Amino acid sequence: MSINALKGFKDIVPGEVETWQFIEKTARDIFHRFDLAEIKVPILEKTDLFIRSIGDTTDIVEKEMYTFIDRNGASLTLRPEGTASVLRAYIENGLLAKKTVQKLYTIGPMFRHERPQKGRLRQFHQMSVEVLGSDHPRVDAEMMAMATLIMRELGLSASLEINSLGCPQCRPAFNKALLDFLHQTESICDDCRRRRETNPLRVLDCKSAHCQEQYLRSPSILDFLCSDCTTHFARVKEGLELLAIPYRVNSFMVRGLDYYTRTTFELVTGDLGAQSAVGAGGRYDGLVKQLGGPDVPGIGFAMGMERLALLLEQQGKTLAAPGLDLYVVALGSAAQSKGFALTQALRHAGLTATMDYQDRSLKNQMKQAGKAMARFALIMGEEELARGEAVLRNMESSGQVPFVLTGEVGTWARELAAKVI
RNA sequence: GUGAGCGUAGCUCAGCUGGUGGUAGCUUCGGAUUGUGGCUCCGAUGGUCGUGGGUUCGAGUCCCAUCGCUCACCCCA
Repeated sequence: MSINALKGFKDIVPGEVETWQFIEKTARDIFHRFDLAEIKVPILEKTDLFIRSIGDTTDIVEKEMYTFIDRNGASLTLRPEGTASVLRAYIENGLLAKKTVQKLYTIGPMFRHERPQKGRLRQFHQMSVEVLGSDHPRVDAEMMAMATLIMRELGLSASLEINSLGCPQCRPAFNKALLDFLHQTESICDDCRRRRETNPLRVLDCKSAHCQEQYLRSPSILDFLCSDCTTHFARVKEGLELLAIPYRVNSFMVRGLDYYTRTTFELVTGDLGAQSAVGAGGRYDGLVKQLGGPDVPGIGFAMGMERLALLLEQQGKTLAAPGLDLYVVALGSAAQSKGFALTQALRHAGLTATMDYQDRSLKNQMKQAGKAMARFALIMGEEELARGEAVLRNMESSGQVPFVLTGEVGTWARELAAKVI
């Protein structure tokens, strides 16, 4: 029996990886246009970091973390999300002292022990952005502008939904009003009854049409915001309007992590099966302090790479692997030896080049060259080699010209590079 | 954690109410008169029918178990 990958862990094979590279390249380019700096952080952290940041009653912490005890007896966890690690690194490296507003991005794998389904894996990948040190509403709008631009440059569409969850000053009053309402509303589904006790906010996110009808009369968080939060939310919306970014306020939108305050947002689409979010984020103003750092506000968002790749694939926007510049076709052992040296020299000269080592016939080497999508083939046969020549064939036009071999292979390679590029 | 569907070649799949695994398509490899790719034609490689039991004269097909995959619930990127 061969060994297979773990459930929910996927290989990204040639043919797929090109799409991933396209996504990553597009995103990195946009991140740099927004003056973000990349930060690379470990994927393994002390378990406490995630418990303290994500919240000990969230689903992620309660049942989805890859947690184990290492050889020293310490409890470690494969990160289920990126923010906690980046904030830990921000605090630990004293990045506040280097720049009062730090704009960071990171790209990498996350791990959650859930049952896999379409658009959801146990190891999945996110590109995430964290901006620490500013609570300006324009930063919030800028986050959404960035996420929207990434979608646009990938050629994808999704709608932006926004909400405000208030702050520790105004949220308790809403929670109470919501609980009161939910206890007065009787005809709600069993799931909602259960959620009402564990996470009342989440009840509003119920997918049952009947429940949604009831909740139309539920208290809205937006009516309970304190004046600072109200002003902040208004200015976020104003920012989006200044940037001409379409959005929809969804006061039922909640997030799965405890640390969010004020602005939250999601980029949603109907093309991902049961999953709807391609990207999501929000503000987390007390979190850095809560993790033992300075009292600086923060906001961030993440986009799911698998989900983006899935959307691109569904729209037929997959990318072909880049072809070769030149395929060296050599016949006979003398030519093969020269060809071997020439192929390496071509790479020194900056070309993408390869050759066949299986001693195939000319016809089959040409087939290989065609399959490799080579733009040119250099045919070195025994006859030509004896005359100090080879044949340079343009694989697209099928035109071919003699190529005179003078001097060393390094010289040939530079001359070929000049002709081919 | 719960539920449903599906496991036949590297991939996509035929295989009827049980009666010998398909000249199947794609891929891979080779060939179509001496040394020229793509198109076409020909040929070859490739399978313990997921695994283990059971029923039967006989199981890819029916039954049970098990493993795996997929989708959905929960939740989320």
